[in-house]
Amino acid sequence: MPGARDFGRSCALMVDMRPMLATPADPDRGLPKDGARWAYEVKWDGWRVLTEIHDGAVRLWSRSEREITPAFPELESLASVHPDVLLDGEIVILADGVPNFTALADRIHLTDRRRASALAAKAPATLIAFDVLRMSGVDLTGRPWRERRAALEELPVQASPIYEDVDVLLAATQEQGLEGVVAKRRSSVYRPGARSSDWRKLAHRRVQSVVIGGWRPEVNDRNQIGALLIGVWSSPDPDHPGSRQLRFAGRMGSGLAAAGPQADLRRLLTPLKLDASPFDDAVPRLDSKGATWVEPRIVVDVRHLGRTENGRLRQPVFRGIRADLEPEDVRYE
DNA sequence: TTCCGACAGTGGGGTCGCAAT
DNA sequence: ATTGCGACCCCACTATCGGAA
Repeated sequence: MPGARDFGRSCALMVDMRPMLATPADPDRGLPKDGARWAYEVKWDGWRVLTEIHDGAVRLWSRSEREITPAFPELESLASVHPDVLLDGEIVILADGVPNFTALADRIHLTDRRRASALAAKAPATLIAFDVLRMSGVDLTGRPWRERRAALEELPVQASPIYEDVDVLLAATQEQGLEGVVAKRRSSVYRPGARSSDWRKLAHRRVQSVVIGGWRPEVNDRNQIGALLIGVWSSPDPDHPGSRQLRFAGRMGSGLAAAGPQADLRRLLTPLKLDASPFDDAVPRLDSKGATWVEPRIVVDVRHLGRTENGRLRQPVFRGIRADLEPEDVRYE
């Protein structure tokens, strides 16, 4: 272990500060079912952060190696955890016991200490630690996960709980509205900056049928569909189910690049062209820029991570055209 | 030979700051 | 004063390339 005897400030340079990343699991095959070789934990919906605690000071680093310490003054109390330790973990803001990702958005550009403290008082952030990369000047990244996990459990920090039954954890996280599950091979070393198959993630995604109300071309190729403008019918008046309005639910571009959907969507949407937006609520100009409006007749399936407070779908991904559904059938849930 | 990992470029929701309008 | 744009955070998907298996 070269340099392990050096307990000075230069210890920080011994460890690559980029976090190890998980590979997305194939949704059809799921995660490996082997609690003896794999450990399972909750996939926390927050910001990935490396936390360096050294000589009574705390410093936080984002995934892109940007220092974000000033945005989280409430985490300064971690300074007393250990004289020298580098933790990997997730910063979350809990609302009703569940991480609220959008609550973190306020902190993103934060450099002003007083504003940060005000936000911390209103909605404090929590560090959930799940790995130890350095302790007392010793680089632990070459040690197996189980050894690093044992070191983590010696520390007075909130550690992400470990489970042995993946099916139980998948069911529990789904039921509690948590984002998903991460599986980690117990024998695996920590590879900074690498997207390794020793860590695998599976997010609970919902499938929702939506109606196409318009589309926008790709930025560098006007002949390709870059994004669909999607909507869902809602009934403003429950007493008159016949009265319905098409609510804008955001843009969707991921998953459209394949040739099949491109050709099919073009063929279906071309004869439906409209001069004005078919949505009953106002589509923000940022979204409608360059849009071609169409009659809301075509239904597609979207995989997503839930709805935002604005009624838009989070991380929407195109799944396929639903020729079997009428647009009138499209409702939330 | 095939397959995997790394990379870059497309698309998404959201917030903020700055420069052009 | 308003608007557009890029930089950040979190992503999925596609295409490409080079090296490992």
